[in-house]
Parts: sequence; structure tokens; C-alpha cells
Amino acid sequence: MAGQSRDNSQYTTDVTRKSEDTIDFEIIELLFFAYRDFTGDPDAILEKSGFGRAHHRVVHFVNREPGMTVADLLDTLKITKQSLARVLKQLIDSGYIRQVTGPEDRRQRMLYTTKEGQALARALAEPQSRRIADALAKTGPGAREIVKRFLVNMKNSAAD
Amino acid sequence: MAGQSRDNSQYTTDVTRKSEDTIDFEIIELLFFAYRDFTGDPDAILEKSGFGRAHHRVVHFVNREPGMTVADLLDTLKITKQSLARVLKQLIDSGYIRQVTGPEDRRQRMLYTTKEGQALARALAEPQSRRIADALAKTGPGAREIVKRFLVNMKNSAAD
DNA sequence: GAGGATATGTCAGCTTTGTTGACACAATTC
DNA sequence: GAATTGTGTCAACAAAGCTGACATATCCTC
Repeated sequence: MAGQSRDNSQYTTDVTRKSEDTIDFEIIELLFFAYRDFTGDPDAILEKSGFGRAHHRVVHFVNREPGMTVADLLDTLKITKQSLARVLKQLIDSGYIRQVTGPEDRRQRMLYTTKEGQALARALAEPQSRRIADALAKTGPGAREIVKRFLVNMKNSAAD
Repeated sequence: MAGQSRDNSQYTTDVTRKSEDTIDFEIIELLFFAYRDFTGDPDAILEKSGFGRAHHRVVHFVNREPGMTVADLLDTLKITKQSLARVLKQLIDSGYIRQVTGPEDRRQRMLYTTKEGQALARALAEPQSRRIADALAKTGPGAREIVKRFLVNMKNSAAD
């Protein structure tokens, strides 16, 4: 499988011909390692709280968009309401998130982080943010804008 | 909790002072969305094979480094051997991966993808590679090198 | 050659976090 | 008044991680 000694000397920079043979295993792999270690950062804090990564995501998004409804959160996380209910209930019972009946539509539950929830969200984000800042600094000036655009282009545009 | 009307007007653009107040929520979030949709790509293929993401990772890495041992794979994936055993056994029984007794150390099992395993690895990587290529193209020239360096800097350097 | 260390496999049970299906209830809308 | 919508909840199940314990074969050391 390694005998590709054709006359294509430096084809690696040619991205236009993305045939069957040119699969970007390198970036695929780097994404795996980067994300694995990135999500590993908050684990120590989560263990102390007795929470998992599912709780992390909920606290993060509610903190980022205060007043979002349960339906909003389900749409963001792309999980079922039964999955969400489990972790959300624990976070409410533990005093990290509170619910407010929707002012217009009283069926809705607007979600807010408490002071403790904000502190938790910040504590969890801190090592991740530091890792990102360090990586961007090492990568060079202008890296943030490029990386940001790349990540935006990587996610699905439509159903968000 | 929201009454922070001090005299700090425009501190948001100042990135040099990475104090408690400047957390990069934006990139954190983008990483989540990008990775979520990136890993969602192979799901359709995996479902047809009856495999999950754990199988995907195993096939990918064995395909990338033929002849790697079980210990190598455990170190790469950072999971326990009991977790690996489950999916590895299924992949061997299904004929996607085969084991060869180590030529020097006969306790070792060198892992190789079969022809079917290679085809599976390629099929799973293809949509992910396409997504990456599209995202890089949209981001602009030179993006690949910057993104690659960023990802390398994001992962833990030591224990790899 | 005996004994300890190493590489791998396996059994059993548990946890987290996702899933489907079904149903309840209040509030809104038609 | 009837249908729809937003949310909560019960029950069962699946994927994929974990710990602990133990077996076997092989290698390495004294």
C-alpha cells in the first residue's frame, strides 16, 4: 500500500484535486488529540463537584445565554429532553441553575445560572481558555482570527 | 449580581491582561460545535456497520499505524484495556482487524487492518476530510498551516 | 531453572450519558 | 371546547467508559 511512486512530486500543496487518495488524516487526528486534551482540562473540577461533562455543557450554555428556555437548550445540545432532564434537575437541586416561568408564555421555563453557577462556569472555562490562549500565542499573530473562521466553517451552518 | 457599574469602560479588547475577567468563551464554544458536527459526519456509515465511535477510533489508528501493539493503542486512546477489549474483539471477529504475534516479543499482538478495515477507515474519514478541506478553503490561503500548528499546540505535549 | 515482571485476555459489576416510548399537566391557540 | 405546545417524568435499554480480580503466556533476571 506504500508503493505510490508516480510522477507527482510535491502534490501536497495542491488541494484542488481532492481525489479518493488524498484524505486529510493529519488534521483529523490532530482534531481528536486537541479536543481530547481540551475536554480533559475541567475534569478535575468536575470530579470535585460530582458532576460530569453533560453538566458542564448545560452550565456553560445557560451562563452564556441567560434566560434561554429548555427548548433552546435542547436545540443547542442536540440531545433528547429526557437526557437533559436528568442533569438539569441535578443542577437545579444543587443550586447552580434556577428556572423562571416565562413572562409571556407561562409554559416556558427560562433558565439562569445562580451566583454559584456562574462561578462554576467560570472555573470550568478557565483552564480551557488558558490552553487556547497559550496555543494561539505559540501559533503566532493573527492566529485567532484564522482559527475562529476555520471553526465557524467546520460547524453545520443550517440547523444552528 | 448584575450591578457592576464601575469605571471600566472598554476592557474587552485588551487581551494582554488575561485576568479573571477575560475568558475566551467564544473559541471554547466554537470548538464544541465544530467537533460535534465533525464527529457527526461518520455516524451514518457507522450505523450501517453496527459500530460506534469507539470502533471508529480503533480502526482509524490501527490503519494509520499498522503493526502497532495493543499497548500502543491503549496509550493513544487513553482508555482501559477492558474498554478497548470490547470493541477490538468485535472488530477482529467481524474481520476488520487482525492480530499477528510479535516477531520479537511473542507476548505482543501487532494490529493490522484487513482490506475491509482499510475500506472502512477510508469511508469514515472521507466526509470528515471533505469537511476540513471545505472549511480550510473558505478560511483562506495559508489556513491549513496555521490551523495545524494551533491544533498541535492545543494537545498535551508530554505524554504523547 | 525458579521466580518475578510484563503483555494480553477475560469475567463481573458499576457509572455516565445518550436513546425510545408513553403518559401527565398546564397553558396557549384555534 | 378541542387541539397543540412546552415541560416533566417513569421505565427500559444501549454505548462506552470505569475498577477489581484473576488467568495465561512469555520474557527477563538472578
